[in-house]
Amino acid sequence: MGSAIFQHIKKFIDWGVDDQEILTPFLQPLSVKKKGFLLEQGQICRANYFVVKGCLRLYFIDIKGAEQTIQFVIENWWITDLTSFLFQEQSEFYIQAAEATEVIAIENHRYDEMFQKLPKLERYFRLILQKNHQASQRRIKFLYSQTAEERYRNFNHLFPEFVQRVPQYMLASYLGFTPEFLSKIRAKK
Amino acid sequence: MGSAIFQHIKKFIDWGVDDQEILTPFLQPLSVKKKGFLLEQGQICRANYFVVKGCLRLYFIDIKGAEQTIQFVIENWWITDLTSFLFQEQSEFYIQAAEATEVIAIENHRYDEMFQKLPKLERYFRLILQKNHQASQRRIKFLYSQTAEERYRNFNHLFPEFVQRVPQYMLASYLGFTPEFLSKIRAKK
DNA sequence: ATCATTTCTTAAACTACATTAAGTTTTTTC
DNA sequence: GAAAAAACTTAATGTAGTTTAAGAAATGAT
Repeated sequence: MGSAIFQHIKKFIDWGVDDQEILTPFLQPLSVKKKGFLLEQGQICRANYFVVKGCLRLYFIDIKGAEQTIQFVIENWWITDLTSFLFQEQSEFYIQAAEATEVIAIENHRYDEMFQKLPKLERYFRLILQKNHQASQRRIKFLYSQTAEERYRNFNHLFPEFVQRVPQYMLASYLGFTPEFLSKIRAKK
Repeated sequence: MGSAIFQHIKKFIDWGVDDQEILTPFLQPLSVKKKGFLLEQGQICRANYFVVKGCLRLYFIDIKGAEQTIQFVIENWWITDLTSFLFQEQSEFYIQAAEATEVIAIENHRYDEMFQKLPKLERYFRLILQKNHQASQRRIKFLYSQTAEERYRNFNHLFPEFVQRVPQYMLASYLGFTPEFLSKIRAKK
């Protein structure tokens, strides 16, 4: 159980079998069906989720009722609504499976305890959060840098396999425009 | 020296005088004049910066030659171009003082060593990065949620003092529109 | 296999915001 | 404190992307 996560941890910190034994009881494997939810608006985010297999997205519903995708995650990435998770406040977000997905959950009520028992995870999560922060800086720059059409072509060029994995309307909302406009762009060439 | 930073660390982790003595040699206080740069495009980002007093912004220059502000930081926040800082690659960003600013720098070539000598800082920086990640999630949601005018009114309502601290053209680029449009909004009411 | 649902496309009318360019006000510098 | 530079305003014109609405295609359920 949890071998994917251990493999991942090993890439970042010194990690042995004894550590594994301590961590295991904190890990809870879960399956989510395509379109299933790990979190819905108004709920309190219970866990931090590690994707073993599949694809999740974090989105919210804007004033006009449209879904806006903040983030996609695939294998070996973590996802949560940090504010809701850490402070156990009602979330404004949904976390939904874009395809059938297996995750490992670490629940809030044992999060602090986990760090107490395994302080070396402080370093692992610092490094993970650094990667997240890099991704956010890149993403914000990306959103500001180009026109909608350029963003689509650029993204399509960088991640052609990923574009095939998710419905176009999700991609459109991630790239910051409407599905109709995406159709228009695609028709052009 | 560095008392502001020690005060800040104490809010997050258990911290004593002995720790302070170990950390001090890694800290380098710097002053930056208004409009001065801690980082320019094409350079390698040397340090992670903690703002003691003042205000910095992270921006880049887009294809059309316009400045786009990614992030503002004020007292008690950290800022760096993480990708350039960690991997010592050329940066695509500028870090500029929006007003006369005092910072404490921790340089890249001693960053790993610092964590070795003071492993408890892993936790401090994990918590800081969590806050950053929360801020990024909020920011991306904010950019998607509202029209340009709503974003301005909202931001102005939430941070009225801050709006006074920076030139309008910086604020406009942070909020994702042109200075001309900001003038138009302000004239309206 | 068939029906229902979800996703994608097309096209016309519309609008929020950008661009350009000139003038005004504020801030900085010596 | 005068001159230069930087920041802000105004207004006309332009356009990238939205909205609406209806039909076509793909996917899923039984």
